[in-house]
Amino acid sequence: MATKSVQKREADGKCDAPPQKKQFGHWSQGLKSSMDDPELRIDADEKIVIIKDKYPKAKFHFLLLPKISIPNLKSLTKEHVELLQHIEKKGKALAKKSDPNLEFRFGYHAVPSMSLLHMHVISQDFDSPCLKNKKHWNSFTTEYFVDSSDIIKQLQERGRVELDTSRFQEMLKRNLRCHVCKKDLPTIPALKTHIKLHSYSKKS
DNA sequence: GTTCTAGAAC
DNA sequence: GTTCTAGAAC
Repeated sequence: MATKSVQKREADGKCDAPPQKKQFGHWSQGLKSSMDDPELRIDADEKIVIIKDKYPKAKFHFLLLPKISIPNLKSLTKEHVELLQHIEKKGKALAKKSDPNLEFRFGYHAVPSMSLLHMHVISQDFDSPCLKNKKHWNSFTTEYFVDSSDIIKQLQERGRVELDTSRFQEMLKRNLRCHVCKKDLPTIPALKTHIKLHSYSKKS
């Protein structure tokens, strides 16, 4: 017998079913169109574009991209140090403007899913309905997330970025662990309940 | 990157 | 029984 299909919508549906604009090319090229999307683009200067992450994983989550097309971290050379310093400086100013008392991190995914080099600016509350799975969590709270300052330091010291790619697969599959107190949590819902107990304010 | 959903886990 | 995860998507 055919039962009525359930209209199952998440209670926190803010992350679901965004208006599907026509995307050209593979999904991994999505940042290219996001850069020009007035809904997402919040600022730009002569060197970079700043957009909101389309699926923010925290209260504040932005992406900063160079206007010149840099594919990934491996493409970086000493010539890019000034550009990356500019990106980090702009990112920190944006964080301060967004909420001066909130903790933020500034960095890059070791193996990003999306093409075009982009620095994440993300508040450390990780309070968002778009944060849904282990990969999301571990990509921002393990060494998979590489601080901008570390990237710049490597470029200055060695002229390129070297990352131990053999460890990344394992990092994303690690057990869920609170980034503040290191407590292990069994599930994503339990983790999300737990991390609400911490303060992410710089002032205490 | 996301959506969808089978079946594991409880 | 429901909750939750993890893999396919041509």
